[in-house]
Amino acid sequence: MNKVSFAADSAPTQKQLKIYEQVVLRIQEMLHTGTINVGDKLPPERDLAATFQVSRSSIREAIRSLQEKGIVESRRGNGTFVVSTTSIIEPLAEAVTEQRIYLLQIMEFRQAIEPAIAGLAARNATPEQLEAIAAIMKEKAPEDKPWEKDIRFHCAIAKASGNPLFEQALVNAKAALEETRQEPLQSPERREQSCSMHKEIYNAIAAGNEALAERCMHKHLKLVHSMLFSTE
Amino acid sequence: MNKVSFAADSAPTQKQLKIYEQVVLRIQEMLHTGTINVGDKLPPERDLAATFQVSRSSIREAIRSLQEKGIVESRRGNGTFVVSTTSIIEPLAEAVTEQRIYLLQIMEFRQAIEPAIAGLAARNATPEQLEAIAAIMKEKAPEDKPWEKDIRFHCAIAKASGNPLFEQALVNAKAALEETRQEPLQSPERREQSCSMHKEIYNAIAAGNEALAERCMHKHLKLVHSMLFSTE
DNA sequence: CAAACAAATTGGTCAGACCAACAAAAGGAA
DNA sequence: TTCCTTTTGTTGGTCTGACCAATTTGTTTG
Repeated sequence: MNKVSFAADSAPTQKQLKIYEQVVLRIQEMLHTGTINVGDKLPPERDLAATFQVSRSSIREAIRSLQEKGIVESRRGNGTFVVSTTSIIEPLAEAVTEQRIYLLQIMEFRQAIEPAIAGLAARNATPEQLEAIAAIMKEKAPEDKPWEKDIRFHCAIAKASGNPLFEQALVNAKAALEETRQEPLQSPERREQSCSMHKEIYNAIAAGNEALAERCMHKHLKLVHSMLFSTE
Repeated sequence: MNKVSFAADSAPTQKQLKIYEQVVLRIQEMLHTGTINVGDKLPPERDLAATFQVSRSSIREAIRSLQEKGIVESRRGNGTFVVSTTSIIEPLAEAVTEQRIYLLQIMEFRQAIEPAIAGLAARNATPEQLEAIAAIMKEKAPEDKPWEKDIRFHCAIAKASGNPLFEQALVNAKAALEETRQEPLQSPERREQSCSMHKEIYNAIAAGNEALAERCMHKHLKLVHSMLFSTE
């Protein structure tokens, strides 16, 4: 009974999927083909276990996975319901695990969003958020990981923008950056330079000058970019 | 033995967390306090079950959850390892479930990233991706949900940008949009107008004209924005 | 008819078992 | 000794079956 496959594993190079992953795929397929729709109730776990010929534990792990993706929602004593057909996280997670994100792309992305973020922060930042940003600037950068402070600075600004989408986008970029494991090597004088630009950015945000904040951030990222990809 | 709480549920308004959620929190706390670090191996599931005084199933559901968040990674016959201390998805998921994202913020975000996306697509789109975009344009918009086609158009362009970060960002915006359940009411002539702009954008991308693609997308979003928030 | 109660449904949790992949230790051949 | 094979133990993956607890549904009772 405990045979290996019920998914067609035709491709030879494909690794064996875990049972619960196969179940996830089957359920997602049902969603995409319209067998189940948003708002519907999934069959009870015990029924699913019977129809898929797997144990209830596997069904539960599959449901947990789908729930974490924001696709379903379980209500005790009631049932499990579909709340969305599409996962919120697929592309990035895949790209990260497959190491398909490169430093250049991350900088491309940052240059696109961070000026706008700085502008929004200039408009929306609360006093507490300003203080949080200032606190990060005052910190002494740790010897071994000097860029960590830099990252936190930018994330704090994103939080101050007041727009969760921007915040999330920058967090994604941060996660991708950590994944690449490329440690940007900064010379001391350049770190100095970068630090003074941080001050400029902060001042513009604190002053509520949107246009200036955008410009400063743009300039800053241009410098970082050139530091990373300079051919000198 | 099966008592309710081992998490301090002091707040009266707080709902009872499931066991596995409590375990997730505990493990995340260990990460943040540095008890466990990136690269470390987690204790075996059986040990965790013993130390947390819960069943192994609950531990497994917790690990499944952490894995789905990209925090840990399980290797059969070897152990479970920490691959990142921060979740890739938390802020957005929270904001979405708490309905704290507004249409204005979504448009703010789209206006910041989509022109850049269009430019990248103009540079990087493969013939297949171009065809996919064209196919979407050719579709007849469904009577009940005319905006769905529009969303797919923009997402297809994001995919053609070749940068997973942009793709993810737009998917997030899409998810947020679906969550708001605000149905943009379009008059027929405006839909016409929007459609012709889609053609412009597509042509610019197909021609590989980055600057033009950016401009067209910018113009398009400005129109959409005014359609949504016009006071007339 | 409405409120109170009882039963069935369903997700949440537990316990213990066996399988399969992997790693380290043990053993043997060169 | 050195290298390869074998064995053994650890650990995640899966199954089974049981009981708990929230929720819905149907029934009884005032």
